[in-house]
Amino acid sequence: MPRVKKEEQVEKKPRKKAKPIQTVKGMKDILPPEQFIWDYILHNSRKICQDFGFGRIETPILENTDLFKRGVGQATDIVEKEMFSFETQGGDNVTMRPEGTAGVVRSYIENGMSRWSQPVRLYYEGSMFRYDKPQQGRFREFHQFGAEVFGEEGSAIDAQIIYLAWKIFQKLGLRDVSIQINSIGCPTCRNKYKKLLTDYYDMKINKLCVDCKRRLEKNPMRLLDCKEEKCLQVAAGAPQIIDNLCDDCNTHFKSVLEFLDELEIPYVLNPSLVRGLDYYTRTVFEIWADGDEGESRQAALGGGGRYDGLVELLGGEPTPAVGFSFGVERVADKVMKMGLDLEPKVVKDVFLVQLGDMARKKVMKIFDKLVDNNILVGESLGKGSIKSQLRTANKVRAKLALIVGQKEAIDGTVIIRDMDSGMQETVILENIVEDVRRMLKG
RNA sequence: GUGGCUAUAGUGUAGCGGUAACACUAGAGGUUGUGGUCCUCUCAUCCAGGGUUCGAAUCCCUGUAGUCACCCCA
Repeated sequence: MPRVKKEEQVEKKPRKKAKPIQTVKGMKDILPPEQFIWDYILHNSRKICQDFGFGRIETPILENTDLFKRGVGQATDIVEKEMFSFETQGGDNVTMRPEGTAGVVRSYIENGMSRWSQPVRLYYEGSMFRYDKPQQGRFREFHQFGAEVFGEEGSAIDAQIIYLAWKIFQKLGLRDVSIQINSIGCPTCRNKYKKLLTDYYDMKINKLCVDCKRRLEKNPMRLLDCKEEKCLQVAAGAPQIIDNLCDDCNTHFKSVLEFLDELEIPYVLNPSLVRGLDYYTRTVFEIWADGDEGESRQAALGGGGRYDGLVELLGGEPTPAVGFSFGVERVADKVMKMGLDLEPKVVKDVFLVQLGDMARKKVMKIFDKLVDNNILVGESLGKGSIKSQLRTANKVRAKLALIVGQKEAIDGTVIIRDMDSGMQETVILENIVEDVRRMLKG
């Protein structure tokens, strides 16, 4: 026998394999073992959103490019260099959404949700696309789960959305995460502050790193979280936004913090927290994974904030809004590192073993019958020997094995084998469901 | 987008110029139709392409992918 086999192999060798096609750079398959974690994350998140009165919304992946240019901000990195944009055959300029909020806002306006009873609470989940350089926890297609509240100005809603985010992370069992919070004020006080900040930095310009010199021009708020030693020193003496908020913004922010205290949500006041999208006003926050030991410290799992100007900017009535989202991949990573016991344990009630064609046909019918009766059934119809089939039965931890051979197929009987004790009995095919139920109980 | 590192069976690793090793997983089998232990066998030409060499998985180049730092973000 072995000789024949070898000859066959020699003949196979010359066959040339076709070039395999890989995923597009930065894209990734999510396979069954991970799906288990994803389901866990998404189910819990959905549940909590529903409890909080949020309704699910799905918006298209493809939107007009202008939506993001206007919404996210022309000068942001996302719009400047990270969008998957293209022209359709019909000449429309479209973009695969780089984030979720803009699309939801568009939908709010387009569907006249301002006439619904306010506030309108929506949650969503789906793929986002950014043309970034891929790294761990950073893909070109990634998934976000997010929630938005429209039409409520009060600070209670800011607190509530943070509470919601916190609740989700708690529910998922993510312990060592922290909420970083800041207020970046309204356009008025922010612009005043920016001026103050640039003036301060202008005086110290020769003490800054190259990147920061660039930031000073382009995005002064970013100066504050440069990691260069010398810049950190300069930043330490810089004016802080929270000391320069206008009265309204200040009151609002204080009130948010009071709510959080009341809800006993721990947070870290982070004056240098700035978000990468233009539309934020007042409250901004991020959820960080406090990586213990050697983890990249700046892993933001999610974030959000208030964006009171966005609806109007995109052509709707002036409508205040708050939202948050988290990256499913990053949360999944974190969940995995927690070592939570989420392994999919395959446990079958019964496993079907067949010998011969006639038996195979019988077994397919039995399979159908058992499944209809909510019994977990496994089979390996492709396999031949009883030995290998029982091995498989053992691997999937089946409680019972149902064996149908030539003889049984003719007699209309089935052998039921208890996989733990090894006890067997022969029963009549007609009553198989009852017998299986009986054996499972015993 | 800039710079560094890496790339060997499904997974994790060894081999460091002379024609691929180990563990786990998976598949087949260990004489008649019975599993979980044990045993045997099978599965990679070393990411792709080119170059150096008598000879390369091992050196060089290019590409691709991953990874790390930066940029930025989820």
